[in-house]
Amino acid sequence: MPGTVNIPGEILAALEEALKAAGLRLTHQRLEIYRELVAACDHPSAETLHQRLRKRIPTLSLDTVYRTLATLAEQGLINRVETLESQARFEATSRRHHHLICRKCGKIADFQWPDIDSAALPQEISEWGRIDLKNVVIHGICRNCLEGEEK
Amino acid sequence: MPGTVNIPGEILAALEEALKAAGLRLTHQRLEIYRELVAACDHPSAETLHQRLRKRIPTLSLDTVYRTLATLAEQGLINRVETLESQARFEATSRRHHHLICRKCGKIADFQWPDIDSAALPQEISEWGRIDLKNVVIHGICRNCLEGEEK
DNA sequence: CTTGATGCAAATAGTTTGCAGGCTC
DNA sequence: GAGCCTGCAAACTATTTGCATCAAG
Repeated sequence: MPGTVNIPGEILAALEEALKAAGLRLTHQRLEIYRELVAACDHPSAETLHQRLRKRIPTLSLDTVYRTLATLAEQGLINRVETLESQARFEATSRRHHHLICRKCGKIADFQWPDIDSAALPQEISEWGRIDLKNVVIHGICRNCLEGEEK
Repeated sequence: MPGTVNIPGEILAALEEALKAAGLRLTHQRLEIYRELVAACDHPSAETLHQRLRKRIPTLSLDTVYRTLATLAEQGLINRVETLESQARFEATSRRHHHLICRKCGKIADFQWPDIDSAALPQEISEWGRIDLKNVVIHGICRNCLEGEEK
């Protein structure tokens, strides 16, 4: 099917179900934005996503991308990724993972770290409140940028 | 000394030294902004910091706060904190710690987790590039906000 | 059909920048 | 005194919002 990103059917089903449960409509735009984000592995910004989608859907507006990302995030279907940049970046929700961020080129990579996922938190934290999510963010310089430095 | 935040002398010495080493001037504004941030324990935004400082220094402009924060961050004296908010937040650089973020009120708390600081990273990461910093961010709801929910 | 979703354009929020005068070294 | 720093105002970037129209259910 040219002009459309191919992703597993059960993921689309999850979108449909989540939207329906929330009383929201499954529109062409929402479907394609979600598809694109599921297929992307580089944690794109709204702007980047918009540029990619425009090739397929020339009439898609940037503000719809923003609105849709907000909606999908509310439903827990996607996540906003914390970075030090001014642009927000997004990823489709998937299995537990953490982030490697290159402080030179800004690329974000995922990695698994089961030891941490199962590690017990320090005692003091239980007093703070309810914990929902534990995320590790590693900053450094990726191999590609290191080569460019050539000090 | 009323009208000024009191912080340890050696910390101010570090500021002076770092600025001098970088060929930068120690101005009244830089000194007070740094002082305020060292004394703050709530990871304030530029805006918040500006409001606090204005009580003591009515002529201080917001853009100087922004410029100074950028300068101090370049020198490694302070850090930008990663959040999901649109406003950037800052903290004075201190001993290794991690963050607890309340997704309801946005408050950020620090905590220590030595086990993680010394834990070995998964193998795969060494291939990615050079690691500089390993940060844990925990999202949840703080005790205070939990009480407010009263479900 | 009915109402929520979209596209357009204009408004905001947060942050950055150019310039002229002021203050540190 | 020389040049970096500051304050002011204006520019910018990322994101949000109002409104008329469109399309999903």
